[in-house]
Amino acid sequence: MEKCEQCIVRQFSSLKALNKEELLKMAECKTSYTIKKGEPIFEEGEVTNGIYCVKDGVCKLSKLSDNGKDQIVKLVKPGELLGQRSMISDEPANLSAVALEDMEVCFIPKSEVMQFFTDNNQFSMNVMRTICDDLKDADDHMVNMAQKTVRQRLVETLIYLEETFGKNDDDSLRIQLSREELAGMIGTATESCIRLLSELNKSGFVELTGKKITILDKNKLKRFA
Amino acid sequence: MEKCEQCIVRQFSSLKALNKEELLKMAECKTSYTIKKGEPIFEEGEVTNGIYCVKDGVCKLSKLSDNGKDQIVKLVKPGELLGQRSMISDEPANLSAVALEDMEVCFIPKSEVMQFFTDNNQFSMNVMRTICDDLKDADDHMVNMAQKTVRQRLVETLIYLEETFGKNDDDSLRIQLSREELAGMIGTATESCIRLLSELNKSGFVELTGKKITILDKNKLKRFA
DNA sequence: TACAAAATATGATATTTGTCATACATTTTT
DNA sequence: AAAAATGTATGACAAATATCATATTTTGTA
Repeated sequence: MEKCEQCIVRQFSSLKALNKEELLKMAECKTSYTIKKGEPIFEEGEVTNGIYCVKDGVCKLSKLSDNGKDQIVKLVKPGELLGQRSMISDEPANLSAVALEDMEVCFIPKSEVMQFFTDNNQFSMNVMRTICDDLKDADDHMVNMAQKTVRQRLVETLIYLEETFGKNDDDSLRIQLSREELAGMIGTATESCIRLLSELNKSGFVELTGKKITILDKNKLKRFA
Repeated sequence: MEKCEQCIVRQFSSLKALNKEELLKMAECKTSYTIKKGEPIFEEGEVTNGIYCVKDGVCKLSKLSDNGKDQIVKLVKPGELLGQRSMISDEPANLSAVALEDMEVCFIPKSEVMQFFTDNNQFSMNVMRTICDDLKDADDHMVNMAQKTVRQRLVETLIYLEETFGKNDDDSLRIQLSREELAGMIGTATESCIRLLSELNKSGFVELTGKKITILDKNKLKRFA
């Protein structure tokens, strides 16, 4: 059984409020999983009964729309928690979580987390703040979806991806999304996404090399959108 | 000074967890306001330093987008609280709150609410659940904005308005929104909104009489969208 | 009441975006 | 290595939506 004390999730998430004793209790009841790229951690409608700590790898949170398309609501990176909202609302998951890369996660059962919740005020305050941040992001995201063009959303998404997940040595985006997934983030048809990427490529704002996307001049790109 | 005990907000919001003593404390420090239709309760970017209880009247929560249009994120009705997220995140308001009807609200200073927060576990749990509900709604709303057509969003919004705010004696929607505001809810240009309403009118799904909108057959309308 | 201002409505048109077909490239499987 | 499957790219076209212009109606107010 691995200790939780040095874990990246402990350092960056609401769990930083837990003391040594609580961390030991958590280490005892946690279950570690390896999730392969493309596999789900949980699916929309599933009863999760706990939260997941993302130790390594990025996943997408998405929801299937009536039109059959999968809208990506959020990307989650190492150090973050998954499933807090469902746990607190005591509801099945509203979103599916699917690995975009090979992942390492730990599952903490609900009973354990709720214990921390009542015993440790700082922890519950941290969770509350995290959810408030998510709510703000969701509201802003909604306004963008409603008011911005597909081109603007594509450009902003590319910049977000670079700033949030970083670049490879060759300056290409570190995170690898298929065109379909990228379209699912910006809320458009895959073909439209491909076409607009092509256009950005021809105009010299980005470079496309196979699956790799490289932003050539971030500021020019921003101004263009 | 009015008592809070019988207030509609106390009955329906997170405040239902407060005991008599806490309610008395709250009644002492609250400030009551009358807000006229069209006036703001607070504006985006403003430091609110507390929460508002909506005793009467409906207001819109909206955000100004880069393109100069105001996107309505949520409508808030009597019995609900305003400004919880900003208070918890300790940030200026992310959204503007503007009265759609004459309103009665009470302001409770942050210091007071935070006291309840630490002293009354049930209250903080209620607030947390409310924010979780808001987050789920926001995520779903975002998916709709990204994936549904303007016509679908208009139809769903009309049905939402009827189901949430009810009908007048003549069956028209009780809540009065200008065409511009309705467009701001569904995320489209005012002209597009007017045109689609016209179309629904000509097709016999709704009836337009001046500002009044009447849904003629909700089920047929749903199926149409 | 009459006037000005604002809101609603509609036409004409441009632009954006989606859909379907098909080609090409890459990856996976056999 | 060949074949199949999947992902990416592009053209042609249709549909949805935005924009601009201009009536028409409603509302607020002098």
